[in-house]
Amino acid sequence: MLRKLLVICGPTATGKTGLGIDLAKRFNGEIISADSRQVYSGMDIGTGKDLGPKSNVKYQRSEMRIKNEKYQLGFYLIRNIPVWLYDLVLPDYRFTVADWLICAHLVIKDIWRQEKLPIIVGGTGFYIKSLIEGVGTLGIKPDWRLREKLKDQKTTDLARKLRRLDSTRWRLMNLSDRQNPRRLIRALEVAKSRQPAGGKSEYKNQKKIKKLRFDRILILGLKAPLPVLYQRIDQRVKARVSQGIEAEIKELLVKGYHWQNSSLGKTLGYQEWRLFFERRAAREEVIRRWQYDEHAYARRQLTWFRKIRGVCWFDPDKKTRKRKIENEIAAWITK
RNA sequence: GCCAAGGUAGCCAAGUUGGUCACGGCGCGUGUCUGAAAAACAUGAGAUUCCGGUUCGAUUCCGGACCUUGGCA
Repeated sequence: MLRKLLVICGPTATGKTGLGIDLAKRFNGEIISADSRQVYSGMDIGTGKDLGPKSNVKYQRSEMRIKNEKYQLGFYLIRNIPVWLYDLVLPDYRFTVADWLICAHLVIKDIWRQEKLPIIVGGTGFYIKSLIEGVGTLGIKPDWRLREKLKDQKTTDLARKLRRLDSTRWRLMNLSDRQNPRRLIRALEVAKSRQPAGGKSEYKNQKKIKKLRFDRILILGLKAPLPVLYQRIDQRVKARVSQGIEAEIKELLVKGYHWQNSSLGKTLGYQEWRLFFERRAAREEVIRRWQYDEHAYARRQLTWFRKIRGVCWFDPDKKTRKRKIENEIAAWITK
């Protein structure tokens, strides 16, 4: 059997998950979320897990295990379709692409084993890229102590350090990245982990993540004109407010997660509420801010997806969409 | 109707004692991406209400029109 992979990408609020589930039903598939925030348990409404009333869906632990048990691998059954890679870790876990990739590989292989079709659904371009193209230095773990140490250094100093330590890497970086502290720190981290006496590109702490081979990949994209997208986003934000985002955040805060020690502080739909909970902004301002942040996020996502070659794009509103997509996939599957 | 304040980009808003047509923020557009990516960066396009006057020169000064806000009637 061919190792096939269906990918559904696109900016937020285009109905990727819904489409994914429709297609999973039609083509005997299972969903794998490629989303850097849906991996956190307890962060449901704000990250857009389509769980419906919480009591209806139960997280089903998987038998699959990864050596050190860092993740709670499992799935939700949504409309009777397994949706994987939600709720892998707690909100204060520092999750990275590599974590996601390890889990994704495991799940994809398991889905293949059942002769089913893995369907990646997600808006995190970097994660999708890591799966399809691979990421070179993925074996080198983050050094959080180093990151903490360099956290407040001036960008120019970081740049100088990198130029001294790894001038090749520096030369390969573009003007934007050379001014980006995060990227500079990561580059330093990689450079420092190079085996002191070692030969060509020998790194310590390196644990290779083997790339998965695919026989066929079909990438579908959902996108609408920006003004339309903004309307959808604004509506969805309001819907999440009425679904009880406020209560969800309150609950997380009670559990001890807060803006600095967890991903609440850097997740859309949560970070904006900080001012509200600190009584420094009104609810309406927070919601407006959230909507704008979400617009900008959608734009950034689009820049990412526009670069991917061979995406079959569809409009989320078109009635004819479903049949066209199904035909596209049917042709691809039997090819 | 009278008095006062004011009219600078889609919104908020600084400023020029008259001189290369103007600070910022939000929004909007575009891009970067090799273990933080819903992160972190880079970058662009937008403006002086209208008419007349003074002046070599007006966004800034004067007059008028129109509009907005507050107060009084």
